[in-house]
Amino acid sequence: MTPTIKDIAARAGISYATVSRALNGKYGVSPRTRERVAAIAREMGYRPNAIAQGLVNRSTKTVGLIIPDISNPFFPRLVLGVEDTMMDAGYSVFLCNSNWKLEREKNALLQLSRKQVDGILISSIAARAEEIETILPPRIPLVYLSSYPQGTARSCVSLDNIQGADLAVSHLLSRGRRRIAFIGSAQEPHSLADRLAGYRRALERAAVPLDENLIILGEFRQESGYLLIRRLLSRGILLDGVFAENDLIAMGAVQGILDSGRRVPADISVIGFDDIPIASHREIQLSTIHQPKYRIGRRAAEIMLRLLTMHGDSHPAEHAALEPELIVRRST
Amino acid sequence: MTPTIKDIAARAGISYATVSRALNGKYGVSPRTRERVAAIAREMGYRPNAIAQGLVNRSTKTVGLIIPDISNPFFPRLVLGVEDTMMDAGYSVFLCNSNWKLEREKNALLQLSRKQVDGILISSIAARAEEIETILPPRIPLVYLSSYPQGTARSCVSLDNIQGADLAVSHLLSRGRRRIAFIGSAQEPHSLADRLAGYRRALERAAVPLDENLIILGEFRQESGYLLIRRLLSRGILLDGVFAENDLIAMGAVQGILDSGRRVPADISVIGFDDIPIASHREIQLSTIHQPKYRIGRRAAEIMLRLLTMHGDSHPAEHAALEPELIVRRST
DNA sequence: TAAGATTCAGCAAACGTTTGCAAAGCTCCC
DNA sequence: GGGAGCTTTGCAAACGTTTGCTGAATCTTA
Repeated sequence: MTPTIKDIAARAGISYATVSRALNGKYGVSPRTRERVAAIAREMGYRPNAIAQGLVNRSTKTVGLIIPDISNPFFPRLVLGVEDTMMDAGYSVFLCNSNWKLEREKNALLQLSRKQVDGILISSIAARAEEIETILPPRIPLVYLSSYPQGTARSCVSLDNIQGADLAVSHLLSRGRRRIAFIGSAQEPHSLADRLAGYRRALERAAVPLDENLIILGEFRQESGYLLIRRLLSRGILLDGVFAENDLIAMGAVQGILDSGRRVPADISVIGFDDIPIASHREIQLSTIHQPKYRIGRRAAEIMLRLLTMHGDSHPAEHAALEPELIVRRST
Repeated sequence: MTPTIKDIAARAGISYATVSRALNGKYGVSPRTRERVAAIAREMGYRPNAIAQGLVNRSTKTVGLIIPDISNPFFPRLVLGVEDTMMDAGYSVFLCNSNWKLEREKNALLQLSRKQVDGILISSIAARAEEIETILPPRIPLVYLSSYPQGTARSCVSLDNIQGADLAVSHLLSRGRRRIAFIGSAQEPHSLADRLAGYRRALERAAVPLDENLIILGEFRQESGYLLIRRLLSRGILLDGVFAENDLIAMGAVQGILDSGRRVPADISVIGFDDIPIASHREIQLSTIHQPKYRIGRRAAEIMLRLLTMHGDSHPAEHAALEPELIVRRST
C-alpha cells in the first residue's frame, strides 16, 4: 500500500540496496543517483518503515515510561519533561500507568520488553530492585525517576527526599511547632522511608521527642488526608503542625482541620510536598517543598539518551538528587 | 541474547515453524509437542518479539495518542481513559504532545505513521480535516477526541460544545446577567467556534443584544484570563457576567475581577468550561460545564478498537456528542 | 492388506530494511 | 593498451516471526 524501498528501486531502475544507501546518506552512492532517489522518494511519499528498521538495527527508537497515574497532578509535567526531551532526540515514548499496583507495573515492563523498547524510564513503586530487574531483558537501559527501589544499581533522578522532609519539618519547628504529625502513604515505600527519615532527623536535631502516635499512613489522595487528620483530632491527640507526604494529603488535612473548627495556620500549621500546580493557587496557598518536575523528567531523559548512545560500554550509574526548595505560603 | 523461537526449536529438536504454531495455539501440532514447547519456552524465558511479529502480521498492537499538552489539567484523565482501555485490549500507546502547534501535531503524525501504529487518536487543533488527512498513511483508523477539525469524515468523541456553551450562558442569564463577556482562545478553532455559537444562541434566545466588544481571545491559560479581564475592566466596559472558554481562563478572570475591586459573584458572575479537578476545590468553587474526560477517552478508545478489529470493511463514522452538564458552584 | 483419509511436522517464502562482500565500470598512468 | 586503484552498484544474507504448501507417518475402513 505505502511505497517501500523496493518500489523506489523499481521506479529508479536500480537495486534496493542502493536506494537504502542513498536514503541513509551512506558512503558509496554517486551524487547523481542520490538525488534521483531522494526525488523519487519524495514524490512517492516514501516513509521508512520503522518496524523493519527496528528488526535489523535492533533498535526501535522507542522508550517506555511507566508512572503510577497520569491523572495525579504530580506526574504530567514530569511526563512532559521526558516526552519533550526524547521527542527532540527522535524517540517515541510509550506511556504506561501502573495505578500504584506492582502487578500492573510488572505487566507494563513485560509489554514494553516485548515491544523491544530501547530503554525504560520508570517511577517505580517496587520496594526491592530485584522485583524490577528479574523481569527486564538483559542489559536494557533503565533509569528511575522520582521514585526508585532500595539498593538499585541503576541511575536515578529524584529529589533529595530526606533533605526535603527535613526542610519542611524544620520550617514547622522554626514556627514554634512541637507536636508535628506525619501523614503519609505506603504506596511508594522508598520515598515514604526517606521522608520519614527526614522528619525524624529534623525532630532529633531540634531535640523534640518523637511521638509514634503522630505518624499515620493512608493513601496519596485528598480524602485520605481529610479522613486521617479528622480521626487524629477526634481522638483528642494534641498537635500544632502537620507534615504531609504530598500536597494532596496536605490539602485534605487543611480541610479536615478547618472542619474540626480549628484554624490554619493559627492553631495548626500544615506543609505539604511536591508543589503541585494547585498548591500555589491564591485561594489555597499551601506551604510545601517544591519538586522541579519538568526538570526531573528532562534530566532522566538526558541520562537515558546517554545510556542509549554509548551502547554497550557500561559506566557508573548516576544518582542525581536534585535540591529541594522550601516554599512558604499561607498554610504555615 | 534473549531467546528466540529458533532457540526453542533447537532445544526441542523440531523446526521453528512448529514452535510458532505451538505457541500461538495454531492447528496442526500434537498436544505432546505443544506442551513440550510451552515448557521449554517458559523455562528459557522466551518473549515474542513484537517487532518481528509486527513486520509479518502488519499490525503492531500499538496506537498513537496526540494531545496538545499533558500538563494541561484537562488532558490527564482523558489520556488515562484511553490508556486503560487500550491497555486492557493488549495495545500500547505512544503519547505525543503537540504543544498547541500544528507543526508539531503534523510531525507527531509523521513519526507515528513511521512507527506503523495501528491507529491514531488525536485531540487536534487543526482547523481543516485535510491538514490531517494528507499526512496519514492510507486507510489508517483515526478517531478524534474532544477536539476535531471542521468537516471531517472520521469518528469523533466530544462534548456537545454548542449545547454546553448555551447551558452556561443561559445559566448566567437566569441569574439576571445581561452584559456577559466571552473570553476564549483561538488555539482550538473548532471548539472556539462551537462555544461561541452556543454563546450567541443563548443570548439570541433571551433576546439580549450581542456586544462584540465583550468577545475577547487569548490563550488557554490562567494568566491570559487574568490579563484579558483586567484590560476589559480598565477600559471601563460594563459587564456583570463572564463565560470563559475553559476553567483556567475562568479562574484567571475571577482573580482579575477580585483584584479590580469587584466581587464574584455579587458584581460579576463567572462560569468556566471543562470542570477540571481544581474547579471543584472548596476554596475555588467555580461554576462550570462538566466534561466527562475519562469517559471521552474510554469511548474514543472503544471506537478505535472497533475500527481495529473489523479491519477493512468500512462502516459509518460515529459521532458521539456527549451530554454537557451544568455544575453550579459559588462563582455564579 | 491396501488404499484413502487424517494428523503432524518441516521447508521456504515473506514482511521491509541494512550491510558485508563481490563485481563491474571508470580514470589514470606508465 | 593493460593493469592498478578507485568509485559505484548489485547480490544475498540477516533480523524474528507467520503461514501456505508439501510430505511423511499414522489411522481408518473395506
